Order: sequence, then structure tokens, then C-alpha cells
Amino acid sequence: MGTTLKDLAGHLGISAAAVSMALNGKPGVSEQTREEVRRAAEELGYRPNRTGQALRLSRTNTIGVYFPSTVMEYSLYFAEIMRGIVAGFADTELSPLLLPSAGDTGHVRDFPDVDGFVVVEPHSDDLGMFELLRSGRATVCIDPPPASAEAPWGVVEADAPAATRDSLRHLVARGAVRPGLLTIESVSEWSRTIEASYRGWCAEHGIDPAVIAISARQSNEEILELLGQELGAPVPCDGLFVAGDAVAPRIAGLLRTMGRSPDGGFPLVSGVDSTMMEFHTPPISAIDLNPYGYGMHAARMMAALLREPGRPAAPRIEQLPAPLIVRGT
Amino acid sequence: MGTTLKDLAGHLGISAAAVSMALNGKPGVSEQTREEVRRAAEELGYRPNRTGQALRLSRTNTIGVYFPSTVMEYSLYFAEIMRGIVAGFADTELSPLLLPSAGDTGHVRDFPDVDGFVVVEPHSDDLGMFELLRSGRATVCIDPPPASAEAPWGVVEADAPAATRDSLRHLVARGAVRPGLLTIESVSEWSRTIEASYRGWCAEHGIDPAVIAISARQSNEEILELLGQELGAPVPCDGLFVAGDAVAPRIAGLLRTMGRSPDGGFPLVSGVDSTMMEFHTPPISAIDLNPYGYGMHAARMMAALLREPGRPAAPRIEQLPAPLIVRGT
DNA sequence: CCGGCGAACTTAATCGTTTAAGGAATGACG
DNA sequence: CGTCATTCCTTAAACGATTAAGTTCGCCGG
Repeated sequence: MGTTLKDLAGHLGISAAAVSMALNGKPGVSEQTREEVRRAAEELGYRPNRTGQALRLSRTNTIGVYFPSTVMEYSLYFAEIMRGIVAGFADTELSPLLLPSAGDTGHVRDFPDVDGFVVVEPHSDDLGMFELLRSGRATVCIDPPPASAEAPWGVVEADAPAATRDSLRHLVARGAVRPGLLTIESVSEWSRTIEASYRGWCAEHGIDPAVIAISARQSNEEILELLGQELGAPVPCDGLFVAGDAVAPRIAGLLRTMGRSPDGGFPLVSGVDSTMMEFHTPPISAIDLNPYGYGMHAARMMAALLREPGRPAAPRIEQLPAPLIVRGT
Repeated sequence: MGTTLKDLAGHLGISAAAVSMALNGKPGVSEQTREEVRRAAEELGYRPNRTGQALRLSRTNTIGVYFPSTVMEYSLYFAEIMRGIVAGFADTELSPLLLPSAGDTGHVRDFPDVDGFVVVEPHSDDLGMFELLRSGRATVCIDPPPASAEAPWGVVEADAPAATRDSLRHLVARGAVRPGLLTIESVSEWSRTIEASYRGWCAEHGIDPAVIAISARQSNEEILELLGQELGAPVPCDGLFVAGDAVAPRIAGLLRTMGRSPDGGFPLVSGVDSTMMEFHTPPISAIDLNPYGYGMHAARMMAALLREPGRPAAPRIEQLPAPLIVRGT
């Protein structure tokens, strides 16, 4: 094993307590001793044993990262969130631990010794998430949880209403008269907010809403059928805001078989950007949700919350900008 | 806090040591007492404190999961691996901890208190990976590490040569005369093995190899240029095995602008399957690498290795089948 | 000259668990 | 009846850290 506090103390001929106080900046040791201890610690490569600390302080400095398994079903977005979380915790004293999701049974089998939870996309159909929020431990959610859940300590979210309006404006600018909305699920607050914003926008503009709701594993034939209905309506849907990760290319492919294309009169906006949109032929305009930033900010917020005493009176909410990236002609 | 061993002991009027022995199946307590202890533990909801255990046993039951940041750059595959790892550890006593990657500096800033590492795709350009393998702790790699690295304890890998041959055979069956290989990186043993297998296959069949090497963030124009060269060769490349995650749809899009299509004389096989291939228009044949299974098996292997005393004499290697999923006409 | 005080340490307790060592009771056996 | 092994439990130490509660010692003021 590595150097322990006792090793250091023995080496210096003083007590372990003195070494601890010296290293942690606590009063009770002379400046001279403190400096000597620091030097020796450096020299012997002393690293405090986190387990010992955890036991003594009853604080593990470990954060569970939880996500419903559906989040990853079809997702580049998820990988970026992970990357952000890892990066965000990298310069704190905390470490992210991956938790199994308990979507079905609703029982998080065994709460590990963690100080808090980062919950990625709390979906209303994920029972485990409710349990985590009820646990009383620090929680930061990436995207807001449903209203029926216990309030989290903090939330990192996108400005979905603005993103929706920007997207619709862009579709209209590209010639759409009755832009539609395609959603892939309705269990996240994000997609619910988007749908509400879309309907609000339609009401404002006197447009009959065209909402196509599909699921991730639905067949192309079925989706084609749904698309056909809206495209063949009296006032045809002639543009789409696709709210879901990695779905827009799939829709673009289907539209192509109907003789429609993003650069040929049927504009498309993806609600979630990724390299897939950037390098698609033709490129697809998209909302940059900055998932890496989400993860990063969630981690930072968690670290900040744990540094403060107690839990905040009201959930801390951080809204990240979600700009529209315009692509193609 | 929860119920402790001492609480239980007090409740039963016996010593904490007896309770510990009873619960851990150690000899030294009567069967009757053991049963009483079990019942009381159940009743009071006793869960051993992992920190206390960790300190005493100097074993944290926590496993670092490490991956080079490039793995996630463009990847659905990665999300599935994560899901597998989480699921694989879910019914063991171990928990996966996410580690920041140290690709550039090569210094894993601070080894956390973990019993081992699962290294996802050890890329030869990732210096942090070398350090983890040198640490002496238990390591299981998903995909083999480069030969220059310290040997890992275990490896979970795909049968890449077989997958390559299957893919080429399929391309030929679909009419290709000179099937080419498109790779997106050359730092993984996986892609190196594929390239070697491809070249071997070409030699066997008296075919001039057509290898197109691109990088994930290369522009479509540049890739178009490279494709043009091979498609305009004296013996034109007329089919592609695309070794990389989520790249095939992008290539399909580019080929379309050249008047070629997977279902129109230019067959395509993706080296990595995902829902993107399944739902692409037209669907794209692909190798099912079963990333979820990778993660799962890596986790299981790690748990098994840690249960055995010492490290295995030779690296344990587990090869998972990687069948070709044929799609389209 | 002594009480008191602050500085700079040390000692010891503590967090929750495991386990080696010790001890009381019981039964077997010579 | 004494000895010895066996069973079943308790005591105590240990893991590595932090921290409350002593313990010296020098120094200042009265």
C-alpha cells in the first residue's frame, strides 16, 4: 500500500494527529512544522487514504450517476453527457460511480455509499429515479424531473421553449407553411416542454398543430404511414422539428423515399445535435444542446452543493443556452 | 445512518464479532445463533457499511471504468458498453466508478481507491491506459491492448478476422468484385486486426486491396475525394466494409451523391451495428459486435478474477461471436 | 513566585468492520 | 478426578484518518 499518515509521522518523529492538522490547514501546529510535514508528504508521495477518510468523516466523496436505461437506447447524446460528468468531477474531490438503473422494479437494489446522485434525464416511467430523489441525499438532475417527484437539490436544463421557437422560425424561413413536430417519447419534461411550446407557437400563428409521436423501436413502415398522413393533409405538413437524438437522419431517409429532402422543400431541424447531423448528406440543422456542458455543469453544481452546509432552500436551477446551428442552404 | 453491526449486536445481546461471523458464514457461532442473527439483520434492515469493510479488508469493491475520450466522440457503441458494464456488475459486490481519461498527459491524476480497472478500447495513442496497466491492479480490457503495453489480466474481444471474412464474402455475394475497406482510425488493435485480415483476404483472392483511411472529423469533401479515387480506379472499388461506429450512414450519404447506393450495386457492410443501421433507408448490413455483451462479460470476468487468489498466470481471453446481420435485398 | 494562558504537541476515542487470540463451559477419556 | 479437546462466545486489535481532550512548556502579569 501507499504511505500512511502514521508512516509520515514516524518519519518525522511527531504524532499522526499533528501531521493531519498540518496537512489540513488546521490550527494547532507551528508554521515551521507544517512546512516540514508538507515537504515530507511530497517527498514520500503521501496520498490520504480515501477509505479511512470516508469512514471517519462519514462522507465518501463518491457520486452515483444514474440514468434510465432507455436514455442510451439510441444515443450519442448520452456518451457526451458521460464525458462531461467525468470532466466536471475531474478537478474536484469527487468521483462518479455508475449505478444500475432500476427502471422496471423501481427498486434501487442497494444504495451504495455515495454522497449524492446525478440523475441523467429523469423519465417519468423510471421508478428508480423517484426512489433516488426520495433518499434525501444530494441530487442534481440533468433535465428537470416530473412534477410528481420529490424536488431535487439542483437541475441543469436547456432553454427548450426558446429552442423550439428558434427551430420553428427557421423552418418557416426555409419555406415551411405548416411545420410539424416529431417526438420520440413523452416521458421526459424536455419533450413535454417542447410539445407545449410547439402548440403555443401554433396557437399564436393560427396553425393547426401536426404532432407525430413515435417510439425509438417503431418500424419504418409505421413511421412512413404516419408521415404520409400529415404530408397528405389538406394543409400538408411541409417541415419538421424532430425532437429526439439521432432520429433526424432516419426521418430524412424516409422522406427521401417520399421524394422529399431537407434541401428540397422539406426543411428539417433536429432537436439534438451531433456529428451525425453535421456530416449528414445534406447536413441537418440542429439544436446544440451541449450535452458535454450539461454533464460538466451538473458535476460542478454537485460539488458546490456539497461544499455548502445543508441543502438549498429551493432547487438550484441552471439553464444552459441551446442555440440553433443552421446548416445547408 | 443505517443499522450497524453494533446496533444488531446490542439488540441481540451478543458481541459484534459474533454477529459478523454469523452473517459471513464463518465458523465460531452455533447454527441457532446464526439463524437468529440473520432474522434480526433482515428485520432491522442491516446493510454492511462498505466503507468500514473496505478499510478493514483493504478492498474497496469498486472498479474504475476507463476509456479514452476519443471512444465517445462518435459513438452509440460506447453507450451500450456502459450499459453492459453496469448490468454486469449489478449482481456482484462490485461497483463501477467512472475515471477521467488522461489521453494527453498520460498521467492518471490520482489513482482512486479501486480494486481494478475495466479499460474500454485501449488505444495505442492513449497514454493513461499504459499507466493503468502498469499499476499492477486487476485489469480487464474490452478489446486487446497494443502489444507494447503491460499484459492485462483479462481481455474480452470480438472475432474480428471472422467478421471481416464474413463481411467480404457478403459483399462479393452482393456483386462486388473489388470490395474495399474504410477505416476511421488505426490506434485500436481491432481496426489493425481488421486491416490485416482484409489484406490477407485480398492476397488469397488475388485482389488489389483498396484501403481508405479517414478520421472521425474529416470533412465530407475530403472523404468524397478519397472515395472518388477508389471508385474511379482501373478496377474500381465496388463495395465497402466500413470499420467504425456510426460511419456507414455517412458514407452511404456520400455514395448517394455519386449515384451509388447500398441497394443499387454498391453493397455496404458496417463493422459496428446499431439501430442506425437497422433503420437506415435502405437498411445497412452490419457486424453485431454486441457491445452490451462486451461490457457485461468484462464485468463478470473482473468479478471472477478478483474472487480468485493472485493474478492469473496468463491473460484470460474471452472471444465473443460477432455475427454478420444481413439486411436489405 | 505563582496562577493563568496560549502555543504546540500528544493521547485517545471514533467511524464500522473483520479476525486473531483468549476464555468459559461441556463432554470425553484415561 | 484431572486433563484435554471442542464448541461458542467475548475481548481486543487493526485498517487510516480526524478531532476532542489532555499535557507540556514558556511567558506574562500581578
